[in-house]
Amino acid sequence: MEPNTKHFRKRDAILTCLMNTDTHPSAEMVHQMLQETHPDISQATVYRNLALFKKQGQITSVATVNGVERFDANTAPHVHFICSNCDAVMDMHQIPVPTQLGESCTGCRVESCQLTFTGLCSNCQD
Amino acid sequence: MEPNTKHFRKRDAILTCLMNTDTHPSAEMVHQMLQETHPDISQATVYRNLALFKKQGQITSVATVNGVERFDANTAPHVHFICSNCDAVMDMHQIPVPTQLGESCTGCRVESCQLTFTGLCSNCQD
DNA sequence: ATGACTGCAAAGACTTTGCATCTTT
DNA sequence: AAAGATGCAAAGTCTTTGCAGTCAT
Repeated sequence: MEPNTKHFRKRDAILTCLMNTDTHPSAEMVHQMLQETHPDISQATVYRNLALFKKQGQITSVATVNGVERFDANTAPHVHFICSNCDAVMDMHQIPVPTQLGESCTGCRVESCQLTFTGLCSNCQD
Repeated sequence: MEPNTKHFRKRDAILTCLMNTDTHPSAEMVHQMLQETHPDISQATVYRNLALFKKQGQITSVATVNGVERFDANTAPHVHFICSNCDAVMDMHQIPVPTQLGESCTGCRVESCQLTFTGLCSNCQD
C-alpha cells in the first residue's frame, strides 16, 4: 500500500485541517472537525501535533480565549478580532500590522508582533 | 478596632500590590508577593479578587504566557513586550497603540485593542 | 444579626505525558 | 528490525467553586 492513503498520517490531516479553515480553532475544535474523516483520532494526537507544528513554526498560537489556545496556519503577520461574546476569532486583513519593530524596549530584541482587537462580532450585537 | 488595620481587607492588598508593580504578575505571582505582608492569604482569594477586579474593569488581563494569565492594573491602552525565554512581560511606552478602531471587520464592533511584541529581553540574549 | 470576605479542599477545565500498540521503511 | 506515530488513560497545571468559619457594620 502506498503511503498516505488509508493509513494517511493523522499529522498531515491536522495540518491540512488548520490550513483549510479561517476559524482559528482550538485543539478541541480541530479534533471535532476531524471526526468526520478520522473518527478514531485522539485528542492526544491533536495536542501533540499542534505543539510540534508550533515549535517548527508551521503554525502559530494567535490567542488564548477563555483559557483555550487558538491556532492559525497563516503565519504571515496579520490582525485578529476576538468576539468577547461567542469567542470567535477572525482575521482583520484590512488593518496593517505595525512595522515599527527594532529595539524599542531598553535592549529587547523584538521577533514578532501581535495586534488583536476585541469586541462584539456582527452576530453578537444585540 | 478601626477598619483596614489588622483585619485589612485582603482584597485591597491585592489591588494595591498590582498597582505597585510593573511586572504584570500572574495570580500565583501576586500570591507570592503578598506572602510577606499577608502570610495567611490563600490562592483562592487572589484568584477570586483578580476575577472581580477584571470584571469591574479595574484591572485587565494583558496576556496568557505559557498558559498563565497575566494582569495589569494600568488599564490605559499601552503596548507590551513578552520575553519568550523568561516570560517577563513589560511595558513599551514608546510605541503608540493603533487608533484605527471603528468597524473594520464586516460589522464587528471593536471595543478594545491589544498590541504585543514578542522576543528576547535584554537579560536573555545570549 | 446580617451581609461580605476568606481559607480550605475538592472539583473542573485544558493540556501534557508514559506506555503499549500499530505503522512505516 | 528499528524508528516513528498514535490511542488510551493517568498525571500535571492552572483556575474555579462549595462550604463553613471569620470579619465588618
